[in-house]
Amino acid sequence: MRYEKGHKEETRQHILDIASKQFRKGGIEAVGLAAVMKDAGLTNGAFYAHFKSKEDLVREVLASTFDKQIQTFTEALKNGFTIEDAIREYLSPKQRDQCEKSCPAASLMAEIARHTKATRNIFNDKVQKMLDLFSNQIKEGDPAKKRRKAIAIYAQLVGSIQLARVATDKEESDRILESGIEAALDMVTSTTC
Amino acid sequence: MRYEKGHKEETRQHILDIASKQFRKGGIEAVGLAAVMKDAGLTNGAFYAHFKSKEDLVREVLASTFDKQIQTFTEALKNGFTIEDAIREYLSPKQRDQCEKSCPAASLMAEIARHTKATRNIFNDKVQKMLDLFSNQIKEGDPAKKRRKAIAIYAQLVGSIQLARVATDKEESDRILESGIEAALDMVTSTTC
DNA sequence: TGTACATCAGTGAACGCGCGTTCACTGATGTAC
DNA sequence: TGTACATCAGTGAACGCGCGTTCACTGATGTAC
Repeated sequence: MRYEKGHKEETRQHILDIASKQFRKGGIEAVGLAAVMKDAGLTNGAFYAHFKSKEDLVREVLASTFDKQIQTFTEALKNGFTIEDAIREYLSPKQRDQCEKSCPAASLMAEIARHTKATRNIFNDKVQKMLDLFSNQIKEGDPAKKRRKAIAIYAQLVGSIQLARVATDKEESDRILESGIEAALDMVTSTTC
Repeated sequence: MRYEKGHKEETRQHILDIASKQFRKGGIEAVGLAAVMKDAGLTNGAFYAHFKSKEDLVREVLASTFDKQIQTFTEALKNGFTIEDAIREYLSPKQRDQCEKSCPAASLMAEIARHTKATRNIFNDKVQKMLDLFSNQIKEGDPAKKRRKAIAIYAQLVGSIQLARVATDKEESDRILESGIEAALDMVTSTTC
């Protein structure tokens, strides 16, 4: 073989990583395959040796990016990381300023809502897994209530970071993050209803 | 004159309305000017008699669409409509299913975060006005706290409707809406912190 | 051992297409003399 | 009153460009005999 074993799979993963970052930073529609492949150090044509189409890439990117996020979060929880920590990290200035390294839902959810059902199914499946981790960390309430809290917290995080990213005033943006943290933390601990 | 007085302004408003709906439904990037103009009953070339560029159109669309939303909301508040009503309407199945008629922030915020500062300034300016209306309706807390609540509620609404739109399962989508309503209503009335 | 062929990740030019934008033109009306 | 010109909203073909996708080809290695 011209390349060592596992080389193609490595290349595939590399393309996925590059595409994941570019999509989160620039949006799926706005990012072209030529730009992804160039950044990956390959030419146009090689793309189709790894993926069937751009939509196929999108699905694989969503699955792998969320899987990594879920895995990282799961590991962190084992090491004493709490949901409160997760909220504070999710809505940190660092996450706001580095779209390409942060949650794909925040950057891409509205766009994915316009994609095919197959793509949305993958997205939803991963979000559900994320919500499982969230609701397991919530102490107050019956299981259904915990899940509703988990959903609301997730929506709060996504909505807040989007608002913070669109803000042009640094202080206002910071205030949005803090408002989101405050509200999300309240949801974790509240015993209302 | 070939056309009666005010005709051009009418046409302009018509293009704005069409573009507003198409953008909210399909996203800004994905919607082409040719499609907008065709829907408006005009040809390509006429566009530039009304707008300097697509980005100019985007700004005008954002400003006018938010202005209408703000005006409608202001009028409703005068007639006894409450913030609780607004929350329930914002997260209604009807709003979820009719992107093209609902809040531009929900459909376009993530995309606009990638636009120029000039465009984001317009968006932020209108969001601030919306938040003013929200925070005026909140009873509990000092002014700063009211504003933080208003921001968090808005983020909750936007995040929830996006999540509900991406969901492929109808029941799960409805559950997301209800979770969002519950959380947002809690924020209005809570006295914590 | 040497030679002929198979494999296959990647190359790079080309495809049709739709994009945002430009521009010479149309044609109905208003105005000047 | 008739005629020549100005106005201007809108037409529609064309521009260069980048998109997603296709495909004949390359060239280093492995395999068969």
